[in-house]
Amino acid sequence: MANGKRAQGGTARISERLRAAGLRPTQQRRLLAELLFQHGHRHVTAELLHLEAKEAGYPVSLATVYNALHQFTDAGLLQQVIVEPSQSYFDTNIDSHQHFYDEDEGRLTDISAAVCVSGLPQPPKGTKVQRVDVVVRIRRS
Amino acid sequence: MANGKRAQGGTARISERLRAAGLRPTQQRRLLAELLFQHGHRHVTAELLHLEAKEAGYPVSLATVYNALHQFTDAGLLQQVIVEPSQSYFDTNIDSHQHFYDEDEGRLTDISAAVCVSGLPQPPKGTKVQRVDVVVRIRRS
DNA sequence: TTCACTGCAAATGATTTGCAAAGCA
DNA sequence: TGCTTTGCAAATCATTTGCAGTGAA
Repeated sequence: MANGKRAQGGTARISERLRAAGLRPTQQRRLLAELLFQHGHRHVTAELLHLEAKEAGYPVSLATVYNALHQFTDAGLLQQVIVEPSQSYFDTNIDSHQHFYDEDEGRLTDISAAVCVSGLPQPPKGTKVQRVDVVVRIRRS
Repeated sequence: MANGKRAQGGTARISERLRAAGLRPTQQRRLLAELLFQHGHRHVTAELLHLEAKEAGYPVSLATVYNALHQFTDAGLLQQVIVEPSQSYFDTNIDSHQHFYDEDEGRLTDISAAVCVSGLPQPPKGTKVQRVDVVVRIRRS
């Protein structure tokens, strides 16, 4: 259903974006990029994206989904969010931001407010800060 | 809590601590608790603890290590820290605190400074905050 | 004695990889 | 065309589980 019509020029734009990131715009990468980037920011697992591709009538193999997610991440198009020891989430919002994580439902949500972390000490010598992750774990009690 | 006559009567104290947490002080739980709690705060993986037990001349099975770690966590003696999608870390410091995570070496370090997170919005209705995790990812660039 | 706990090995679930076939430049 | 990428299935890796034997109370 998300096929072709939705946003004209979409496919060309997606291809361009992939190419700009140094990735050859193959069919499956285009499809996955479309699912990921055409509808606002998203948080997906490999399994979910795989399912969506299947439902979109264009099945790709799970292995390809994993490969693409990592390639997109390495290319700076995605950010990996680590909240569960057993599953990886990928976030299309690559700006610095924080998350709510619903432990009961396994759902990840962006925190849109400007969160400020103060009082952080200097990192150990010889190292530099790569990223500061803030995860607010919530429960439906 | 870790105060008092720290080193003496270690085994008896460990047994008591386990019992107080509702866990029967079996041989292997005592050993693991000793490795975990007798030498200041620690961050361990199941594999590391398993190795230490073996080196201590008292091998326990990996499955038992996993079971014990989770039982300790459920009993409130440990806290699980999630920084890698592929491996679980357990922290003997159960107070609210933050971590440095060295992505190159896979090493976890407590941040002792008083870190303050401000600007967090209310959690979605129907949920309550369980915990706020802050992980400062560092790299030896 | 009883029942929770342990150990092993097999099961699981997410992720990865090897290699032949297919697609992009 | 040549070199990348895909797809499948088998391989891995950390972790969990089933079940018979062991040990704490």
